[in-house]
Amino acid sequence: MLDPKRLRTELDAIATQLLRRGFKLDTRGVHSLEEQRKELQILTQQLQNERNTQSKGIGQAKAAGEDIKPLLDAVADLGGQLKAAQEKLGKIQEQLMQMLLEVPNLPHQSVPQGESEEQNREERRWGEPPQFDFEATDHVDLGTAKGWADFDTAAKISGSRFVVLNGPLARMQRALTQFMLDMHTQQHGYVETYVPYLVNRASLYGTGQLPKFEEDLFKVDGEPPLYLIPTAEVPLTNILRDVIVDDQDMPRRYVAHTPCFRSEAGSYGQDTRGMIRQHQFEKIEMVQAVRPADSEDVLEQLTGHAEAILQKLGLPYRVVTLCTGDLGFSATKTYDLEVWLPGQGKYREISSCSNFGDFQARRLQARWRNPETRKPELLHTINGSGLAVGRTLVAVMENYQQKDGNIRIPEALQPYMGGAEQL
RNA sequence: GGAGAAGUGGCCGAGCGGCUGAAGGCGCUCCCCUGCUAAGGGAGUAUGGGGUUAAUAGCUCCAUCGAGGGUUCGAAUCCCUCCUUCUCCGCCA
Repeated sequence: MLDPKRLRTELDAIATQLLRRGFKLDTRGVHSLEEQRKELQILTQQLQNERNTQSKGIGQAKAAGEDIKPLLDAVADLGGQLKAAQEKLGKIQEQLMQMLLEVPNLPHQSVPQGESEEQNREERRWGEPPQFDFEATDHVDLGTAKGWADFDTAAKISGSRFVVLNGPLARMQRALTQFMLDMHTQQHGYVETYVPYLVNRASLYGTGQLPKFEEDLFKVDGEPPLYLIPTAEVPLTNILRDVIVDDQDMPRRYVAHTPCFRSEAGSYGQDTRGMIRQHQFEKIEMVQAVRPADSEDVLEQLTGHAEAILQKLGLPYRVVTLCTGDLGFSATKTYDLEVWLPGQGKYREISSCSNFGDFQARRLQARWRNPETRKPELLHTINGSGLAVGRTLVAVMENYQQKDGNIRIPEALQPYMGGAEQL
């Protein structure tokens, strides 16, 4: 959520910045709601003030043994007025809040202008796409040929966009998970965390999935309803909801491995083949809560943590900065890591690392105590995948494939596979 | 699932329908004292919001004692609903 104060005082400047990412802010609507809010809030508070002072007077008069009747008559219709004013104010504030909750974050100045992923800016490449002396196969054919990946059985059990993994491939997914967690906890300073996979609505509001993107989520009926997490970002970031962190406990670094669940509404026909886009997938997520002055540096650092995994696994990739039009709702800046997939002959997203500034923190009321001012201030949140495990599995299969259809195991992963060198 | 108890500031913990935004303690900050350490003395210390303002400075007002309703001129205090935690019983990976 954007700062309501800034929205009030710098409405046009903010609208201009939002236009960069293709969001048209209804400035006239905001302005008129704001005017009404101001008028009603002043009125309401005046009436409350009157009620408070009058009531205090009644209390004192009563204590002094005076006649209260005339005082009671004087406040007779105050209650009705106050109630009416409060109700009106409540409605306006509700409307304002609904509007505010649907306004995306402002893109950082360094984010390139653009409408779609076509305008994303490539920052750097690492590694060379492997050369094969045979025709490269994609992970679906590689996996099904050996019976390691079974999409038909998954379709029977659940439906499309699911997979059953068997034997060595299932084990390699587990190995990748262990490897990534070990890297982040032992080399990068994150605290391994186990979190709920079902979350309440408040948590989803906190990180920005609600109210706008409910159709992307799997909802579990019940009282109250719960939602399957689309990413560990939701539970991890919500650890900090309504918390004031001491300066000495900053920054906070969390890493968790969780399954992620996405309805993939609106992506019909996209990536229907294989494991690229599933309703359920495994992901390692890094979340940091940092001092506001540090967030830009930490985004670079956290992106490096995700890159380190790809480098250790010897997977070629590139880093792109998302353009304004491709930027996620809550992010002010995002780097995507795209891994080379020989089966598709292109780079595909395998990690997304974002700085949210204070956007999530404001929704969450996640704060730290600034030792200089001794006051609580909104902290900044940064997160990134490190990495999407399912897609990493795909990348390893395709980049390490051999002519006979077997798959070599990256050296870094071999200790996690009982020392084996190939599947 | 059944029975009972409880939810107050960073933490612990008092709290009679008005004098309570909230005693007391701990912690923290600043000052004094002390050769160092320990101890001692004094002052300060919730959060969000509105108005005013160049101001995130002052001043002022409002709200908040788990959440939401209600009673009342007035609610931390009374009533209702919900949530959470704890204890006991049942069930269970």
